[in-house]
Amino acid sequence: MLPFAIDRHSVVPIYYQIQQHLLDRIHRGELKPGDPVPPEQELSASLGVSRMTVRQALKSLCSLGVAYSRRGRGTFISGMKLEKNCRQVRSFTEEMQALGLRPRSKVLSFRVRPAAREVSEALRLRPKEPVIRLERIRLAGASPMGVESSYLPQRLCPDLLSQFDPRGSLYQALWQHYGIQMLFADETVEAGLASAQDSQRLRVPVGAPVFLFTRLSYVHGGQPVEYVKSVYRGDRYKIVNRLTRLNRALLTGGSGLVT
Amino acid sequence: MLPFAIDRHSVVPIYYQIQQHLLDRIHRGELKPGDPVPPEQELSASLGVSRMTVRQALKSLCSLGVAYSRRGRGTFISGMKLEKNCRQVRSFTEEMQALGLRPRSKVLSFRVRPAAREVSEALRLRPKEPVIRLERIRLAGASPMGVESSYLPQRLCPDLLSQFDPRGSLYQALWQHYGIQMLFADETVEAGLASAQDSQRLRVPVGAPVFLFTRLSYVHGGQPVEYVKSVYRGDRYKIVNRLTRLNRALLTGGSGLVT
DNA sequence: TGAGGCCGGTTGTCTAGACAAGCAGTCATG
DNA sequence: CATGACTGCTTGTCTAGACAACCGGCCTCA
Repeated sequence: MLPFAIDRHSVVPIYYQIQQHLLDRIHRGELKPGDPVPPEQELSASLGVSRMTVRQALKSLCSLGVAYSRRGRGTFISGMKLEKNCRQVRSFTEEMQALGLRPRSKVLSFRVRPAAREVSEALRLRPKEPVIRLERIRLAGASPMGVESSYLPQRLCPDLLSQFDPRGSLYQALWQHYGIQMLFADETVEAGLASAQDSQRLRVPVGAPVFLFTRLSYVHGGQPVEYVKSVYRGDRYKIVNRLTRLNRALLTGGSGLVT
Repeated sequence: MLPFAIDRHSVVPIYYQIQQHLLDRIHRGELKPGDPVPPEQELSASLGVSRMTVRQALKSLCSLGVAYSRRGRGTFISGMKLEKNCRQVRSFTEEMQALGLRPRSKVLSFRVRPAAREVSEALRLRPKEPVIRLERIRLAGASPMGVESSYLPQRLCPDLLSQFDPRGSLYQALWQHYGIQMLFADETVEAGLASAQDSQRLRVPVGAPVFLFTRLSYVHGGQPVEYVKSVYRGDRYKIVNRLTRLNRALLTGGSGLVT
């Protein structure tokens, strides 16, 4: 074991330093799937911190899915790939950048309109309350990936039309100008066929397979703030999900009560 | 506030009793979305337990998504629906029963075969190691929903062919006979068009929209045990996801480009 | 009016212990 | 050889504190 030293004067919490150190060792291959993590007491003693602090680090690794612990036996590295965790709320921009591609947008329209019934119901607004609609073609490099229509209550971002350059990242602008950050989103996915309009915008044949997304994004506390409908090319887009069986497992960071 | 009493002699941990008590109050409507939970110190004092124990209860509520806390302000009930959590690993049987439909299966084949390359690589087996293949048409009532092919290493369930009636629930049989329980699964979804064979089996026109699923299920510790490829009707199936934004920028999963 | 400082309340982090419960051996006994 | 008790190690739960960081409102002062 390397003589890993805790920086007690850092602003970074100790448990977080420990967590990062263990993640590093996993990444470097020093800890392989199935390997036991050093026991809590040993870590506690060798690092000179309380056992509860070590536990907090290990617990966070467990809830990330990187490790799992078994009472009476120890804590072990799980064989899970880090790259494939639960899907996140990410903007198109973030998603493309993570893949090393250059995200671009072609703006079709950007204006204020009274909310259609579908939109006002989803966002829990009064009927016909003004919403900002941003309609964009999404491109990776030069090739079109999908068409997106976002709807935001004008009340929450009154001067977005003048503040925001619609070719940039909407999520980034919302965060910078209004402190709005999406915390989670509910998404519905359907399989469909490209319409005549889709086919023109996405440059695929009529009847080509497409994904139809409907997404409702929420901020802290469960208030919905963005409604998105989009059509993505089925030949260039793929959904990857991690499904979990027990929510209980997340609860206590390990094996909780087995009922 | 009700004089809620902790049972100190129960086998149920105290933090869990507190968590359940708060969940009850939310369910009964005493605590509504946006409401603050009593502060940790107050709970700690009124229940006569340590603050760390209260914190463990609140933390578990937060990781369930039921509540969220803000430093310096308090802990609040979030507006999230419990029923709509992340997608779960569920068998077709469980999924249909949850919707109040009668799941049925028509077995197309059930036999041992050497693993194809795609299968052996996914399940991390030796090339051509024997696997059990179960091919089924899935029906809800009388109408076909999809076609599924499951692959399991024979090593893990040697006498499954004789033990298991393939018209029943595979997951239930694996749990009862071998103690195998799927803990999580990685799923890939693509949009496609029905082939001639699909169209016959699913009773849809050739070229109708379909979902193509590829699923790899894991047990405790990350060992893969089941590989499934399936085709589902796009007109009768819909995917609902809850996406979350993770605070730490470690993970880079999600939907992505076909590479 | 506006800016800055202070203060009480809240969550976040951390300590140094304690006992219980589960697991895997070893060892003695039948 | 089989069985059960014992022992050492590990994680799970819990305590009674401590200080730090942060928030919002209030007050003072320019």
